[in-house]
Amino acid sequence: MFISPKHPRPGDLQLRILQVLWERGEAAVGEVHSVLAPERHLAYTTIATMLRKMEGRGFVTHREEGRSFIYKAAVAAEEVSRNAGDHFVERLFEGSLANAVSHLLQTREVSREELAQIEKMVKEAKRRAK
Amino acid sequence: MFISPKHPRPGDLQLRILQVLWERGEAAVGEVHSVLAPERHLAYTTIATMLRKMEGRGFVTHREEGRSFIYKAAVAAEEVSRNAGDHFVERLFEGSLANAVSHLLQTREVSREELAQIEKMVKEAKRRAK
DNA sequence: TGCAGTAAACTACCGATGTAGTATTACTAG
DNA sequence: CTAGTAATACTACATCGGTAGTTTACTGCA
Repeated sequence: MFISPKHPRPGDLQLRILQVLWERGEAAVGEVHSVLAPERHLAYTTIATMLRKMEGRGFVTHREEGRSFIYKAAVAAEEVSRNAGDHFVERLFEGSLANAVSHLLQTREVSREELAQIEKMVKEAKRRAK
Repeated sequence: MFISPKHPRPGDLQLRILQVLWERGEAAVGEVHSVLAPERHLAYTTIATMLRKMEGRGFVTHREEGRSFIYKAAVAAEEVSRNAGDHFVERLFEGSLANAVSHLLQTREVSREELAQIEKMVKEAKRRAK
């Protein structure tokens, strides 16, 4: 029985691992390791351990292919980022998306293209909410 | 020597405590506790311990007033939420604010008022970025 | 003077994340 | 068939956030 947690909130490394799995669909430990090796100088065993722990938490599942374990994400990228977004907006801005966006816009450099993109999105959301 | 960390990232409870301190300027342990008691059923000692740990991390400072410790936030609300925002956008959306906002808009219910507010903010940001 | 209450210090514990060394297993080449 | 290698399993440990019990110290009242 694969119980994926109701509110998956992986840590930083766990998220990076999940991102690799989302990208490729599935991957062996060594694959994940070689993708992550350049950015973090982690041991192979660290990745293996993390994956095993993540399986315990229901973040991933594995199947065996010969001697190798092929891991696959068991939670959707959507779900994880939605939870993270909820958590972010909730805990810092009392649930007000407007405040959150406002803060993001004010504290970061935003390119004109990004602003245009966001504008378009707001329009679309408006249409959708009609 | 008050070393406030370069990138303060308090946990959930720590953030709530900071929010209380930001609100009131400063507060004794008992005050923080009574504010937080309704929402979390935490022991007084938990708050005291947290505050002591937070002082170790440079999140708060204290002065003694008679027998009481009066705590004060040592990091700005701005700074904390900026860091949280950066981290959020960075780790989930590869640094793309547009993607982050897009995701937030799509996965949450947004009221018309909020949309209008956001629109205004985008316009202002545009003007500012001119 | 002594006792009660309160504040804080100290200590301990749990679970999660992150890290890696060591042991085991099993495939593979000679 | 045996030694080496590659993969996983097991184990351990550090840190951090969160939680709270126990102890100590001080204040104020009876």
